[in-house]
Amino acid sequence: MSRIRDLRNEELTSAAIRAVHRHGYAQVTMTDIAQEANASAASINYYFGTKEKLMEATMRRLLGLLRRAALERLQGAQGPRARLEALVAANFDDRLFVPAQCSLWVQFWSNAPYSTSLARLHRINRARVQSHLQAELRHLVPGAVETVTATLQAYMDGVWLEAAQSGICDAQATRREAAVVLGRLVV
Amino acid sequence: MSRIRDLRNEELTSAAIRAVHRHGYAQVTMTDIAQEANASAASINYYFGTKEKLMEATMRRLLGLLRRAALERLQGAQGPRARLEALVAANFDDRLFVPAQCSLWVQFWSNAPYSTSLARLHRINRARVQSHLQAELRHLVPGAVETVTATLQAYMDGVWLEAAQSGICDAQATRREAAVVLGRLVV
DNA sequence: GTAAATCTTGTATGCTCATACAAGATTTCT
DNA sequence: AGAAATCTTGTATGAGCATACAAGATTTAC
Repeated sequence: MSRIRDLRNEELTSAAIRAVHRHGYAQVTMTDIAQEANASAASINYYFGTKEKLMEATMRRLLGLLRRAALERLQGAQGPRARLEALVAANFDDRLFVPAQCSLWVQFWSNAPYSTSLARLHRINRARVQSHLQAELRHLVPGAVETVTATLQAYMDGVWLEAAQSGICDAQATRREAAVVLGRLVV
Repeated sequence: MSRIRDLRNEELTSAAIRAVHRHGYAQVTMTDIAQEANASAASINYYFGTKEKLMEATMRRLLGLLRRAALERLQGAQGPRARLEALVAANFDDRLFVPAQCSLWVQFWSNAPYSTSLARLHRINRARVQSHLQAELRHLVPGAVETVTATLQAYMDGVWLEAAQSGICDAQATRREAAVVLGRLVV
């Protein structure tokens, strides 16, 4: 991959995030995205081929952020409880949990059932998060692994949904709040 | 209001639910909706004026279902705990928690920030649910009313989100599961 | 320096869509 | 029955959109 190609990839997906945040997934146009990147709609097509491929790349970028945040936080975590907290905190990492990305996240997921590429990404991501959570919860709540896993996933999704609505993403406060919830939920 | 107007209102909003479920909020067209109702796009316009007004009416219909389910279930509920359970169960009522409506619910909310009418409905609905939950939680978890209210709302939203993704809505099982979660969360 | 490769863009194309409109069908009222 | 009100639809309109394309600009390679 050439250097410039990587640069444009980053610039354009990042512009896509801002444009979708501003206009909404249902209404955003290639021109909107191009303007956000100070480029032309045609050049986006040159790099990505189609709008859908651009969206897929954009989502991939967000998923990469989440994965990296989770791995980083798992590094310093000793024991199941700390690892569980790390996983949950990663979901609300400073680099991830910001208004534009919240907005995108929720809109992409709600449109996933209608796009095979987004559906695929959703499935993969969800399975990964789920298996990470389960691995820790087996040690912590042996009798209720399934229930607590599903509850935590629903809780985190719900927090994203509300954040997207309100436009307010106080990552630090949300991590604190999530820790309190964990305290109530996991013994 | 004439009788026929009420009939069409019901037929068309109900067709809108099916059409959005099938095609997605971002892609559904007036023609899709009309076909689902065995009518013409023009007649939808006659009754609702614009697509956006149709969507608003459709959402209003779903919100009405939720309100009615909650009121009904509150009737037979004695004491804060039972009332809390009634509120949560109402969210997963048989008449509400079905695939097409899940799908719509999530898509409408994720698009709410970009539509003043949907945003309004979202705000009102959320505030109503929140105040109902809080009223009961004040008696049950006096020290953590805010946290548990927010957690429950996020949890319920998250369950809807996942149901919309998977297309699976086992209302009864979900109510049971929610009751278990309540047991973990509320002392 | 210059040719090739890579990148960028303005414009054209063809399509889809929401909505307007006017004419016709049906129902209601008397 | 006949007139008026209400409802329905086919078609027209005009806007907006993703994408294709070809020409030109820039960068890279040697």
